[in-house]
Amino acid sequence: MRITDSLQKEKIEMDLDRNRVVRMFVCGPTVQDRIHIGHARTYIFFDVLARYLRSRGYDVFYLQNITDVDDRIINKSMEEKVPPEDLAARNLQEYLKTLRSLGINSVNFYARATLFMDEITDQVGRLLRSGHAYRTEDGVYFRISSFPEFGRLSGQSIDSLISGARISPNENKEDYRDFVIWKLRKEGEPYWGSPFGDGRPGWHIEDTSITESFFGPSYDIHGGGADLQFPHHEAEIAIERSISGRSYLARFWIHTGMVNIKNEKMSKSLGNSVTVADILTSFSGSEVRLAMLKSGYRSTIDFSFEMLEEAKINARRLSTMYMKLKNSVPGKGVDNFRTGWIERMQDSLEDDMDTRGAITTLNEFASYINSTIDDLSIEQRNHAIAVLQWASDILGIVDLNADKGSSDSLIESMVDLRNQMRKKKDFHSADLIREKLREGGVYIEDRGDSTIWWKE
RNA sequence: GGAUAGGUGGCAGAGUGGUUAUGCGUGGGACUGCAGAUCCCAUCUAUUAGGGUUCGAAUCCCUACCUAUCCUCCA
Repeated sequence: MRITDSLQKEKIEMDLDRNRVVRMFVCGPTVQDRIHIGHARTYIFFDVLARYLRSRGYDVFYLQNITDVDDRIINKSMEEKVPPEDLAARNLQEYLKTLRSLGINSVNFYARATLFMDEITDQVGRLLRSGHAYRTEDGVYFRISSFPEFGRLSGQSIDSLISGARISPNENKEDYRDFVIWKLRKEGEPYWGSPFGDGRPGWHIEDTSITESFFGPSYDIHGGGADLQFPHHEAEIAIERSISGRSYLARFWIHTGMVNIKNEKMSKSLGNSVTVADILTSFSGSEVRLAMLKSGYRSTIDFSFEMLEEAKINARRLSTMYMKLKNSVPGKGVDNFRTGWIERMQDSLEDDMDTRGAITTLNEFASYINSTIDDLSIEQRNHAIAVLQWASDILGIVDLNADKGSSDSLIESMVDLRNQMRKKKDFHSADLIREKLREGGVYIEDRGDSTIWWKE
């Protein structure tokens, strides 16, 4: 597959090895609060990437970190007067629940930073010994001058950062561009012991410690939101490569575009977030996924509820078709039946994970199947079902819940009763039954002599 | 100021030199006892502006304008 690599800044062949584990790391959230649709967009995309690679025979280990100690968590815990670890634990559970609702199921391990303190302090120690870091009164800092390539990923030259300075200079630092990797303990804050004093880790070194524990000094894919390129991913590169001496940290860097709302980036600090939990009260995980995957993963999405409504209608078209394929009577067969839909969708994903291209194909497929559906043979029907199954397995944008349960005999008899009424031209009673079924979430559709039904 | 992506119909969003994107919306039709679902036809006569290259430009080049993200909170 070809993928746009943020470091090389062009579309390159992603030559992964099917005989080895593909190591993929994606930056997870700081569990300070509930996640918003911007987070969801990123995690949905990487979920699809992992699912797709696995479907092509790659053994993907998908690792995601969880930042569960951080300034913002501490501040919030003081506001709410709950211990920071409780706040983090609560939000982590919320987060995992939200991901499940979004159908995100490809992550092998969620690594909480606080469980990797030994690895973190070990990395800090190694950086100190090798001269890539130094101690000050308030912590340990990474010495940016020791890593000349700093800024390459984000296209910032190390010198141009001077003019863009907007942080207040820290008296303790040798160079204002240096970033903290260990913060010494402050009163009332959580801390861990270390050879260089009690304290807690800086953000960037959490991720390098976690990835080094699982993957070693380099790995295959590093993903995250585009806003993390600078400084976070630059710092990760600087830390780990300074330690390892290797020429790279990750072989492929993939960044997802931002979700804006009213032409402005959605973020906590701007107070314009729409949380996923709120959205999920009105839209299913598949619908949210479809809305996000309809845009290229690198483009900015301008979020609106209209786009969700549109995705809902689109998703329903697909799931309704599945119900019909499952529940109606097959026909005699269509001549020159068109196949190759899955291959076309795979071709789209092979080309820089073009999910929108795959969805376009799926919509063309839907038009074709819907216009031939009454004539499809059993085999053709199964072929169509397999296409929808693929869309469900890889993209996660089709709800396939047409299988009827054992408690559905009541519905069957109501449908039968209604058809008896219809034969007697007692349409009033027939419509009443239809109305009652609808209230129970059951859709029915008269097709000639027979009637099919499905649950929402 | 620097870096990076863009500016396409009512909306979202493809197309990287020559044929309908696709979806949503809107109008009409078919089907139906009526619905619903679905299909068909149409509509929107789309390419930020101005130059240039070319037989031919949304696509290549130049100029201008505009937007978003990043430049030490961020997915």
